[in-house]
This record gives sequence, C-alpha cells and structure tokens, in this order.
Amino acid sequence: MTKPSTQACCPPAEPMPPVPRDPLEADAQLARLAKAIAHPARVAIIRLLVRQEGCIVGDIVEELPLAQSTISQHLKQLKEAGLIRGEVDGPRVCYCVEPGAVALFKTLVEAL
Amino acid sequence: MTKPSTQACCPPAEPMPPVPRDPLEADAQLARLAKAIAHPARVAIIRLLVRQEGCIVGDIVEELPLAQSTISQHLKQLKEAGLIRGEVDGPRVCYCVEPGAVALFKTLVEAL
DNA sequence: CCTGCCAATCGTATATCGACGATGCACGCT
DNA sequence: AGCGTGCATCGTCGATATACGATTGGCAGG
Repeated sequence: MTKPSTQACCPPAEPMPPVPRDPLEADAQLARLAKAIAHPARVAIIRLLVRQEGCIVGDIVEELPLAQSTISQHLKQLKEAGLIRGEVDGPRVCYCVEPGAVALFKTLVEAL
Repeated sequence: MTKPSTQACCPPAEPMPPVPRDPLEADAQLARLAKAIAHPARVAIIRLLVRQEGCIVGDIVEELPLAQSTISQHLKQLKEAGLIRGEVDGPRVCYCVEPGAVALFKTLVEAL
C-alpha cells in the first residue's frame, strides 16, 4: 500500500476550538461563519467533506453542477473562513473540514 | 392596564418547526437561514430579540450604530427569512423572534 | 381635520458575490 | 527535458448586498 487512496490528508486536526469572549467579536465571528455557508453549493461541499465522501477537488467538481473554477472559488471562501483546510497531495489537492471551526460554529449558533 | 408596555406582542408563537426531508431542500434552507444571519448587525438584532431587551424598532435603532432605514432593511431580511415576526402596535412596530425558525436553524446546523 | 411621530419604502452609490472561460502554475511521468 | 494533468488565479459580466438621506404612509392626539 504505497498509495492509501484518497484519505491520507489532515488526520487529527485541531485539538479544540477557540471561543471569543467579547460579545461583539462573537457576533462578527458568527456572521463570518454563517456567511461562509450561506450558499447551497458551500453547504453541499461541507457535507461532502464531513461525510468523507471525497476530499479531492476533482470529486467535488464531479458531484456539483458547477464549473471547476467556481468550485475553486467556493473552496477558497470556505478556507478563508477557516472552515476547511487544503493540503497538496502530489498532483492533487486534498480538502477536509476543520473540526474545531465547525464545532465553534455549532456552539455559537446554539448560544443564540 | 390598558397599555401593557412593550412586551405585548407575539406571545405563544408557532408550536413546532417544520423540517425538510429532501437533502437538497435542506441545503437550500440552511443556506437561506445562514445568509439571513450572515451580518453582524442582524446577529445583534436576533440576540436583542431573543433576550427580549427590546422589541420595538426604536429600541433597536438606539442600540446599533446604524441609520433607521438600514435597521429597517435588516429587519426586512430577517422577516423574509422567517426568523422574526413583526406586529403593528399602535404607532410602533413590535418585532420578536420566530422560535420555530431558530430551532430549525439550530437543528440544521447541528446536523452538519 | 390637521399635525405629530414612528417605521417603511424609494432612490442612489459603492462594494461584494457568483458564475464562467481562459490562462497560469506546480507536480509526476515518460 | 518535455509533457500532461489537476487545481488556482485572472478578467469579466450581471446580480445582489450594504449603507445612507429623503420621502411616503399609518396611526394617535389636539
């Protein structure tokens, strides 16, 4: 097994999520995270990555009815929001969720 | 008590939240709700209404550093997303959260 | 009835989003 | 070394978001 297929990326990830204590900061953080998933395509991408059904960009492109460049843009937005991480794995790029960020988002939403 | 002050609006609200079963529909719904709170001002408004610290538009306008017309726009977006409800109370308008919609949002986020 | 006030709406300017095709860049392979 | 593949970035376009001041509309009070 020199090639562990498609799940060799980002295994343990962050240990825990940071939580802002300033209320205004929390509002801004929640708004930022919400904006990141405020599009059906990005929700679908997050779901795909959480379910581990694909981690490679090519798989995502095949799953969604959007152009490759568009997918790349959505991935960029998700990455900038800190919700996902991307690692270069040879000629491909492997994306996976940042569990801490997702947990933080859930916490902030629950605190509404 | 002919004038029960500022909390006479939308008391019992909806009994329960509807939950979409179609995955694509769920994605769209989550994206729509997320977009509604994808702005710090709207997050702040939701928090104000949840904490019942104000229900009248004038109170919200005084709390946030934004013009009255801008607040009104944000309220409109939140209302169109189904997250809040507005009732005319004499010359004023009373807004409050739609608990069912908030619960649905929390459920959808938790299901990520 | 006319005149307040409070909130919604209109009109506008600027910035960002969302989509695509075309191009650029880095990596493996032969 | 050269080539092909896979993803990111650029440039563009229309649509939408965000903010404000100005105006309109509805509801009590004089």
